[in-house]
Amino acid sequence: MTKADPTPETDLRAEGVRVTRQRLAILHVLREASDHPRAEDILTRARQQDPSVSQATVYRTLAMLEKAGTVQRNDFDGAGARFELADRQHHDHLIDLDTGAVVEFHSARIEQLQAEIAAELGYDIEWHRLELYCRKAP
Amino acid sequence: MTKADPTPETDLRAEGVRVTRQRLAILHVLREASDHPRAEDILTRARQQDPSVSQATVYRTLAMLEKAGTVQRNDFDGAGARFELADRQHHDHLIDLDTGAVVEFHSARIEQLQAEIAAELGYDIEWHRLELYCRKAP
DNA sequence: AGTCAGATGCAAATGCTTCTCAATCTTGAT
DNA sequence: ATCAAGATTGAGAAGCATTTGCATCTGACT
Repeated sequence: MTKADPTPETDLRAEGVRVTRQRLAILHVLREASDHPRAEDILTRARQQDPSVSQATVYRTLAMLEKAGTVQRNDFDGAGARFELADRQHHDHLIDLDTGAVVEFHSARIEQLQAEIAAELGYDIEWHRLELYCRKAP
Repeated sequence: MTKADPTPETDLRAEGVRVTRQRLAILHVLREASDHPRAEDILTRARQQDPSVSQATVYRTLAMLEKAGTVQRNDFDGAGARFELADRQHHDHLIDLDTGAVVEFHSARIEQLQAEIAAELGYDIEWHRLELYCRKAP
């Protein structure tokens, strides 16, 4: 029989790679995460589900998923990348400088302006990154 | 007598730090640079003016200048930071994915939209980063 | 000139990420 | 179910860019 599962391992099969315990654990962590965990956090959480997961595998899997477009890598603060699933609609980030919290937002108007600017310079945007580093307004 | 010099060592004096040969060389490199050099490039170029400059000093000086707001650090590709003087007007970057070239641009409208978005979320923008990763339009 | 905290060079040390390789699984076929 | 073959993994070594410890210089003020 076939699981009516929405995505967990379906993602992997779609990639044409093997469905391993470790990869499922990592994918699970990413699905559960509401924050933007670092590789280290992902390792810790994945090990709760499968203690055998190693650091190397976390990095290998994240790299694989990133290349596949399933995961997005962010370099907010320069002290280690932070990851998130890229399944939802594209969005940008607002980073709270005091708490490190990350708020997602999206602005069609900004995206449009970006495209116009690139076009004027003779370019097509492949992807972009917009990050607002903020503090709570008084 | 006092030099009528515009900025080279004036910058340093303003910081209240010592004016050293090495710092002047690094500052000179940054002034001359039209690209966005990496620490390694800065070291190489600075050594043309003063062979005694060391890697450690380049990093230390860049960190100091960054903290002072004189230099801006960019992490475009994740493979090493790229630096530029922060004296001119604020601008964002368009990175050519094929050549690595960096084009600077500025959009008051985008900045305004950013501020509005942050405000709606209850934040004040401390600084932001907007990078467009592009390829030449056909 | 003399003094001394700040600055530098060198090399060792970090911290994150990637790679090496033998051992172990997943998968498609039997 | 069982197998073979190749993909995948764990552990640790290796890489890189960047930082740091420390003994030695040197800029700046007296």
